[in-house]
Amino acid sequence: MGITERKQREKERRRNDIIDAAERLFFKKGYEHVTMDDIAAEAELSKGTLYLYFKSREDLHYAIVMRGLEILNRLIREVYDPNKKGLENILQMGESYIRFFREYPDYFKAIMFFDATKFDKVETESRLKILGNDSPLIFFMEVLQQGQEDGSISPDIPAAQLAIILWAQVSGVFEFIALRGRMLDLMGIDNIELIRNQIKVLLYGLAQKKEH
Amino acid sequence: MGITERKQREKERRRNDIIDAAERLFFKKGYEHVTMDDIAAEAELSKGTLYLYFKSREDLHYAIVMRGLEILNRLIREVYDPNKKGLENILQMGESYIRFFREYPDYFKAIMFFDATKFDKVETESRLKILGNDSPLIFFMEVLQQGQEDGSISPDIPAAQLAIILWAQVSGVFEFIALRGRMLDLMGIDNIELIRNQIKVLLYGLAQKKEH
DNA sequence: TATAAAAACTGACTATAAGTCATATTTTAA
DNA sequence: TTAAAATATGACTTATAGTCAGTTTTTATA
Repeated sequence: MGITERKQREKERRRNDIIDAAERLFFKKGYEHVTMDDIAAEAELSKGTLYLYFKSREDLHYAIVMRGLEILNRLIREVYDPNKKGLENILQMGESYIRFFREYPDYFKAIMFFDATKFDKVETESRLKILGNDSPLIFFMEVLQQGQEDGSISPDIPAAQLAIILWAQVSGVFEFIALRGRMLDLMGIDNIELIRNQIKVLLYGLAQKKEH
Repeated sequence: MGITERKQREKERRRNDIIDAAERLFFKKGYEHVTMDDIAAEAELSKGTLYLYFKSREDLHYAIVMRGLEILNRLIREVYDPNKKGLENILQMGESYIRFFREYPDYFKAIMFFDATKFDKVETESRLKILGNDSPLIFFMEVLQQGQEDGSISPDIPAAQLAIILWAQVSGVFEFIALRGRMLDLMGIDNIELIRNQIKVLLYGLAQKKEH
């Protein structure tokens, strides 16, 4: 008796249809300029129905963030090579991040513009996923740990903290680009060049290496 | 005939009174939970009057951000020592940043929670100040430049880009703390320890230095 | 196949808060 | 003394997120 299963699938599909509709509008018109009524019309459903599937507008936005994080997570994990040293893997992950930024700019913006202060308006279940075992942050931590063990990454700082620092620093630069890209243009600084330079700083730091 | 000047002063004072009122409420109840009517009542003025002095709610929030940036700017500049090397000055500036984070947490949050996507709702004049000559970012740039000239800072990356990278990276970590402090608590990571470790990463990078 | 219960959906309605504007009050200049 | 200018007011307009009583569709049961 597969009726329950079929209904489950249908529910899932409808949920996705709503996310698709929201995504089309958000990506086209920007998060500010899309109302729940717009989304309802685009999804060919009534507004009330949206609230059967999503707790709030933020929850719907967050569903798009989750799609983005899944893509990013996949890109990061698929370049992992257990035969390489930790540092090299981290470098590869940096490349994946850049690729995500270039190839999925809309998802990138969805993640950047999600207002974490409104996390409480997101379904509890979804909230947990971001820190779950398959999150990019956890994977970061594991690879850094390996790097410390194989001697390619400095062991002074606990891997957990290093992972957070890296993640937050990279997010900071991406956010800067997302919000102030116009300013960078005026200064004649190319986005990708800036990101590559950031990776250099991450690896080797600001300090001039002593010659001897 | 000092009437114009007096009126100017009075206007300035009223403007400040409004910012004071908004600040008291924002700092006490959080940005989400304060309405323009609340602020009008706290300032003992009508709501209409607020709009004579501020273009929008965001503009008022931004006025508080400006106060915070001025404090930060002062803290950063007052530790500058022209006799020290660039790298050392950058380190001192890092300490100032930490001090700002500890001593002015409300202003810190005001800056973090200002939504840069809403920059267009801010008075044009105010918008420019943040990139003016006396902004922390410009000062950063100058000190990094000096560090590159005195050989203490790696010359590979143009100072302007280095300044943006540093600024954005540091903001990223502070934002992480502001938004996900709860998560750090759960992981048993102390905020200040995390910031100090970030400074290490900024200076020396992730990579293990080769012994020889 | 008829029917009652459950599930899914609807859209008019409510609540809230930002921003406006015609009017009133206060200050200045002559 | 008074008219013009500057400042202040708060009821009103507008916008939109979220709700809920009622309707339609689907499923289970006799």
